[in-house]
Amino acid sequence: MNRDKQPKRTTIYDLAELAGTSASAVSAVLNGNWKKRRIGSQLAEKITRLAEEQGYAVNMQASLLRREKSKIIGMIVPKYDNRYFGSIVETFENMARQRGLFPIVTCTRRDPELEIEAAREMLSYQVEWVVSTGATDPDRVTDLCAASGVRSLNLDLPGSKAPSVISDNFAGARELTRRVLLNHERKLGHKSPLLFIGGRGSDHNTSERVKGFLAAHAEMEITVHQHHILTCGYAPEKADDALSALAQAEGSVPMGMFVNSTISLEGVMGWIRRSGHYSTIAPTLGCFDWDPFVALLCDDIQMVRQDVPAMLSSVFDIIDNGAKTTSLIEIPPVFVTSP
Amino acid sequence: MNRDKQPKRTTIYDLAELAGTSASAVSAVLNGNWKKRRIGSQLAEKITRLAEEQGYAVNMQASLLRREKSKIIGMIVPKYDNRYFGSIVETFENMARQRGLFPIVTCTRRDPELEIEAAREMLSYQVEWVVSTGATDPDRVTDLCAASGVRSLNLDLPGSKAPSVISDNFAGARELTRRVLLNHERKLGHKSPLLFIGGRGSDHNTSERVKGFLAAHAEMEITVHQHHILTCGYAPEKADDALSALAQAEGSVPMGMFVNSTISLEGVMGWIRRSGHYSTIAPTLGCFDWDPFVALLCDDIQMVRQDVPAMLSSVFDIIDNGAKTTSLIEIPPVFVTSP
DNA sequence: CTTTCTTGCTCAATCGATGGAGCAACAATT
DNA sequence: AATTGTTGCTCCATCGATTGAGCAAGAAAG
Repeated sequence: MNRDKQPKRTTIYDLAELAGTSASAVSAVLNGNWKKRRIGSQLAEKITRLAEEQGYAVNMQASLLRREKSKIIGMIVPKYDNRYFGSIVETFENMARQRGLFPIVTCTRRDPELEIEAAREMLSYQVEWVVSTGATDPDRVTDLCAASGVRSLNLDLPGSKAPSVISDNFAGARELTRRVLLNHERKLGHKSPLLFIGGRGSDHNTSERVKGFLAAHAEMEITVHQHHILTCGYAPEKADDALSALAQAEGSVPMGMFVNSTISLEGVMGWIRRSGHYSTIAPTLGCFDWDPFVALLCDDIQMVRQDVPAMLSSVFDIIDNGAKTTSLIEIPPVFVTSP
Repeated sequence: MNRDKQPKRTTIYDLAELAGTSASAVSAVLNGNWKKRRIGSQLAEKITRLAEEQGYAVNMQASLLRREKSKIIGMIVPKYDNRYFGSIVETFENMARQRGLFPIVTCTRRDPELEIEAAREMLSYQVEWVVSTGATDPDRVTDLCAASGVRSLNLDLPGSKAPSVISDNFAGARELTRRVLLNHERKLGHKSPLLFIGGRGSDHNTSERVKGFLAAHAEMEITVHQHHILTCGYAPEKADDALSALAQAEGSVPMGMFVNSTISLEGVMGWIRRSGHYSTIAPTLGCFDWDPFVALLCDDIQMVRQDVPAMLSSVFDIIDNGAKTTSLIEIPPVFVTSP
């Protein structure tokens, strides 16, 4: 039925000609306000039918140029290589669509330059909001957006210039540490400190988690060695290298660890397996993040799952209803295994 | 320096006024063809400086409306909940950016209606290409795109109306099955067939993998029971339920399995753990897909990793150089563990 | 001193959709 | 018969960037 060779896409002008009417009538019908524009229902039906037949799709570029609001919402995200960010993106897309917004997501691989580049590109597309997820330098993104009058907010890692929604890292880490310490004591028959590994010492989440880690130790009157806080970065190899170096330096191997993310856990598990030091007794582990296979396959591990649905509800609540730029919303994470 | 309250974004007209020149001069300078347009270098510098100062960002909607090419490339993807699709998206974004294309990715949760909806939305944004990844009904997407003169291609699951890039499912599955069967024989002391679980019987990949699975059995002269091919769908619960039902019906439990994806593997592992039937001897497993934690934590498993970089190189080769609409490119997957 | 080039810019149409303003035609009211 | 209202449209400016065409001023050539 349709023209097979369509060198150009169908426009409202094409439809207007086919229907023997004007472009504005077509426009009015196709975006649903034909009653307000007093278009007759017969003409409306005819236009709708023709649009269907011709496979018409509105040219958003033209439409958005004319409109005042773009209804585009952008998100930058560090990686797609773990369940946490994966579920953030999936939930974000769903909730945006539910609100009639068009989500644009881009992955910036923890590279501050790429973050800025991506934000700039989103501004060009006239986004109405930018959500910076786990951004290395969220305030720079906020500044850039503010200069164009675009609102932004931070997710996962907080900034100081836009509202931020994050996990309650301190409380989560303290509780996680407490549980792992109890496990550990049960296993060893005596109290013993854990090793903290993964994350960047400079980022807010890691430093809060370290505080929670230390607080839990203090509450149980266990002393932690300063050099057992290894905030070596997020990449698996970094955790692996840090553990090798530590084992080398100390001549012994940690028996209990607080691992700061699943991505660091990959490195930790790789090292555990290769090191050969754990054949008689498995280490007691805790991980600030969740992965289904780890939950299924690993016995001596406690995990917390960051509450992605609650976090994104909070994000969209701010988008729908506003919030003070300085507000910091902390969402309690969920404990996956029983205490 | 900048105006703090910027009710509207800066346009080339604002810059033209500030520079005491015309909008076309500004446009020429800012998109780099000012030499062709014979704009003096002093004026060019002045405009560049002003644009910087004002935090100018081009309005893509306006720019794209005027241009002939949008440089936008769309991808639809089923889920972000596994490493395979995660790495597809990440690689896709990188390679698109390298070519100066703007990637738009959207997740359609294996829902055919959402796939079409998303494709339609992408067409509105004037995408030049649509890549359908793991689409339930790729030909419908292709038809929709073709009606607007937009090229498309299929990734992961093939279609008949656009070029398709997929894994070599038959060869991969045959080799995987062969390895698992050898493992299994070594362990049991005698030959024994495997169970096939996961995926949709109606999809091309699953049916090719079943063929490879059967071929490997045939080569080793092992008989497979027809009702041991459980193509129950991809969701973890489905695999779990199918195994429960089978165990119930047969009064016994499979000791070797070919699992069709990591997402099905989640269900399989959950069932294995809960069933209590594997306390004395662990099942021998193979998985057509890869996950780092499974590789690290599970001993008796063989995995194949689909070659995402090669697949996407192929995709962009088609985008850069074209291909016949009927072409089907099969990329050999990579074996992660040694045979 | 005229003609021809070159340089450095500006003008105005254009892309497709939108919506305020306005214009016929007819109906209803005074 | 004249006024007012209603219905069903169309006209046209507009959004911001791009680009072919063209115009002045000065330099070079004849």
